Amino acid sequence: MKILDNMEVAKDANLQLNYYQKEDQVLLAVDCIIFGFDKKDLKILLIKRNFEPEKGKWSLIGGFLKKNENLDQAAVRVLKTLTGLSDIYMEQLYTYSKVDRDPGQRTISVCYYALIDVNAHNFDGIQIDSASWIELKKAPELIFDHDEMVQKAIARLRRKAMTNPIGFELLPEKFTMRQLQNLYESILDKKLDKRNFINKINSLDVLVKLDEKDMTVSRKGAYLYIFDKEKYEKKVEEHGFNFKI
Amino acid sequence: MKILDNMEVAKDANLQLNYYQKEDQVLLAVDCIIFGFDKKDLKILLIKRNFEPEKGKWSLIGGFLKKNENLDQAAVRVLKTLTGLSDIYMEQLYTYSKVDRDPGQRTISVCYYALIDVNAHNFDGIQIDSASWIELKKAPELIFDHDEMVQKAIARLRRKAMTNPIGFELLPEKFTMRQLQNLYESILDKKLDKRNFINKINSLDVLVKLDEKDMTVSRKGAYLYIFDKEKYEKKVEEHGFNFKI
DNA sequence: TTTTACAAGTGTTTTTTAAACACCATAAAT
DNA sequence: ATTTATGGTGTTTAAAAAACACTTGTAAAA
Repeated sequence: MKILDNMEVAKDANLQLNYYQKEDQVLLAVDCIIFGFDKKDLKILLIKRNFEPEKGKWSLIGGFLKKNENLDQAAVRVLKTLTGLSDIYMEQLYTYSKVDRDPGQRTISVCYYALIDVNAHNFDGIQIDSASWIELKKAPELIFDHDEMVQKAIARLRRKAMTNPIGFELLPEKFTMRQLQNLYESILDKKLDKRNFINKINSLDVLVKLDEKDMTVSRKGAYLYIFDKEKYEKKVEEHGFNFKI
Repeated sequence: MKILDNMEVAKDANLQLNYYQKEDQVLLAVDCIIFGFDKKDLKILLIKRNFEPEKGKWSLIGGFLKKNENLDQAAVRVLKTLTGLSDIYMEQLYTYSKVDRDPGQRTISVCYYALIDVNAHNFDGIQIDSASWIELKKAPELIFDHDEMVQKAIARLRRKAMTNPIGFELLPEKFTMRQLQNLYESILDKKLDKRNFINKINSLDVLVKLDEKDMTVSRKGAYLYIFDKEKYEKKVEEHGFNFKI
């Protein structure tokens, strides 16, 4: 790391070992937006704070970075602590640093978002009883700058889902075309044409249609599909394929 | 901020004021990729370290976050210290946190990138004499994880320039169509068709063609254009216009 | 058993956007 | 007057996106 203010100090290599010590240290938090998709609705997992300040208000889950881990690891740890889940899609979003964003102490927060199939997991492992899945559109006001974080996460999810096959992370392994379309309609917050959607998905040629139907959804039943990840990755590697909806 | 590991502690509001103190603090660096465009080449501003460790090696510019500023302000300060320039387009890119990324001390780096019109400014203000503009394609190996940062910045610039009018930040106020095309060819690293490019740009309808020519570039001279920022913003606001090349 | 209700499934046409493509204009230098 | 170097300009074709409506299968109700 280069320290402009300390150029003259830096020139003396003897001072190298302790020349970082003049600099301010800060607390580094990791906050996490957890997206879930339940039937027709995009939801986020929120907790109601049971401690001051802002006790009783809704917030994202979070934790602090520890000395012996990197941020990705911290985000995974935070998520596991809350939900008991591992192997979840997570991605770093943005770092928030307003001086007074946390009234408790100067804290910088690195924000992550995660995509979870709500129904595939039982959440017995949830260690915070005040955690709830809340419809994105009905979400309450959140503490600090967490609303801003959620807005950015939605924008990122929207862009990313259009150009990468991350939507499947929110669905069960087997899903119907209608579920997939509902998911995209929720993410994009607009209606899509059924036939155009199916044509588009089929043209991507990365789903496998099963001989199995989901009979819970209609009298006729709807065919189930799975995302063929290996086929997708092979297409990307061999032909520079671009997933684009 | 919510501290999962400390839920039981947190329930006691009396401990609130010092309950952050159990957490590790870290140094937060700000590193900056400065893009410039010079005639036909995309360049980045690099410095040769004149102090240990990694003395003599090339690196991005950077500094440390101070207690009384947020990250955007720190990035602006770092840039101004190096170049003397203000009012520069800057955007946060990503936060790097590998445990051993800086051998000096555990340091997390929040990375920014900046877009500068190389020729519009004289760099007398440069306070580091070892700073140089280096062609992106000829850039040397950089210290720590700086190469990774540059790669991510290029990817971001590529995406962003295709969907937002940020390219103009790299050009003089008045520019020729060919300059604009050269810029996009540099950013995308591929040749574009001259006529298709002009048709596309004109269809966006956000440039103003001046009655003035740049005579330095050819016998015939090339018309100069300016980006009409107000028109652009009005179109975005009133018609949900999307800049897209 | 027939009817009804409900969501699933399925192709074609039209419109828009992207891509391919080649020649003339200008002015300075010789 | 000729050469030279770069600027400037439209049309045609191909591909992608958007608009659009009816039939099918099944279970429950009549």
